[in-house]
Amino acid sequence: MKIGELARRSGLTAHTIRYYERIGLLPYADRDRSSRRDYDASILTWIEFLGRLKTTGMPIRDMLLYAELRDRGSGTEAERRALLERHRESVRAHVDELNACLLVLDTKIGGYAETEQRMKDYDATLPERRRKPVGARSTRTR
Amino acid sequence: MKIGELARRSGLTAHTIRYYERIGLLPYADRDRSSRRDYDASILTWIEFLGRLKTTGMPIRDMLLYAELRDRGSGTEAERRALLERHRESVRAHVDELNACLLVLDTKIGGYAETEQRMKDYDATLPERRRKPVGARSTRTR
DNA sequence: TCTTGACTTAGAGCGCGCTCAAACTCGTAG
DNA sequence: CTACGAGTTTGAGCGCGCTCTAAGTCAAGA
Repeated sequence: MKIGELARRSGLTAHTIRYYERIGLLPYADRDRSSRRDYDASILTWIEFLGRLKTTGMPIRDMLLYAELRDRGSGTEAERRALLERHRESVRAHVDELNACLLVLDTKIGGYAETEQRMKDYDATLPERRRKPVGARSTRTR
Repeated sequence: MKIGELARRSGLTAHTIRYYERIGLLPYADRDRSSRRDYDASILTWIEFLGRLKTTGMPIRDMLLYAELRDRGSGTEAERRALLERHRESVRAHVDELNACLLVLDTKIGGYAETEQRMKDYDATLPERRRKPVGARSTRTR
């Protein structure tokens, strides 16, 4: 698979794929005889996983650390696991924080809802003027 | 309250507070006769709210939009509410995404746990060599 | 043969959100 | 009186994660 297809299939741009390779987040890809990158479909699994780390806010430098451990292969499992576990905890903490913020947001939005309700209540006390357009006996009442 | 104290109480740095004022996220603060910012405690509420927006990933440009609506005062409530509701939805979506990633992370970590378990099982089949240090009859057994 | 377009490289540039530096002014304690 | 510490301004610089440019190579189709 060429870089263009990988881009399409991974959701990254070709630019980003090259950038990731440059910094070591993706392995140095095999090239065909005209120096073009030729990918195996298995790279998609790795990119997808990197995407999850990214989504969950892991900085690239930590992904790099993980990638390096992975490259070093067996004997690094405990360290990789520890890294992921630390990350998992930070994600959990962040989710909790977000949920707390959501509550505040709900309250705030509720406040605006009340304001709007008060406005409606107030509107409801207004004289006919505001209701005029609704008018009965209009020739356009269907 | 001077900027130093506000910094301490808000968790922002004085630099950041000035920066926020410069870009319009914080109102132009009253100055004392020697041009120093003098804050009312009420600013803390606003800073805290901005913090929640920030925590939940709202870009500064959107906070600015909200801040401007707020400055314009009444008549902008519906728009402010809509802005917060849109944001709330995006936060909820993000939380869902994070939770999905957490599941993947759990699986991945579980994979490492199994590897380690297999290693332990393997270790358990090893001859005494590995158990030696536990040895009874040691002179140092208290 | 010529053109097209997908690819290559090294390196510059960008948007974001700060963060800091330089040079200055004050008010107060010793 | 002087030294200190906390403040002021404008503007430059930084770390992150891309994103794009320029100039070139190559293979396949008209």
